[in-house]
Amino acid sequence: MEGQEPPLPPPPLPLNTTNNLPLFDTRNFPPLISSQAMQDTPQVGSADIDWVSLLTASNNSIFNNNNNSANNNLMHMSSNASLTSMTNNVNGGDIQNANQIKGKFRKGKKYEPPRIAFHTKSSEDILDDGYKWRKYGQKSVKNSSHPRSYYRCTHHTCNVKKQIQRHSKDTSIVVTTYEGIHNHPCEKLMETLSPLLRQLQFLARF
DNA sequence: CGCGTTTGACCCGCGC
DNA sequence: GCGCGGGTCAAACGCG
Repeated sequence: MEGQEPPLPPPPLPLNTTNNLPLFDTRNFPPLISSQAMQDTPQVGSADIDWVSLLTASNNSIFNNNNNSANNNLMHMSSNASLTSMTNNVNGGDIQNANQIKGKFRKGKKYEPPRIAFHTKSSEDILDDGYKWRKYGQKSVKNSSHPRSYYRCTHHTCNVKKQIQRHSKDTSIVVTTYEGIHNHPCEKLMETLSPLLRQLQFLARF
């Protein structure tokens, strides 16, 4: 399959046709606030996010910890060409439009699947993003006292991976790098959405 | 017993 | 070619 771009997955969520946004209550999202440690990298505000790309690019960490103030989670998204180097030194990178989240071919190289990274201020290393992951490796990283963990999506047809490690400069920040696109819906998300969808279907009859 | 984690070994790309 | 660092594999192990 080398040299051939994988087919795009079906959209995972019903969309509001007027603004192309997924149908859910954004008030439950964790706050998108900058922190001192993040000041050296650009911040993505909620208004800047292309939710469609975001969701299909497996970034459902946005749904995690529903306002879990105890965790004091702050989220910061990076999706960019410099992600490769970013995952090496975990120093952040340039923010680009989320529409640019897609894999690419490099001359003479293998296809590089889309990658996207989150900075999340949390005491927890493992953040619940709604998908089920299996750890397949852990490595110590140069210039970092914290190891990097490697996870794969447990869905049998899904090839999405993620890496988790602490920020080298601010260890209160967890850097989660997603690689690839889920080809199945997020079970936890669908579980959350289905009552709402049923209610909408019911209301739509009137 | 099935599933997930741990961890050392192995592989591969890159720079020198 | 060699060494280094990152990524993956897979056997052993633990847990429910």
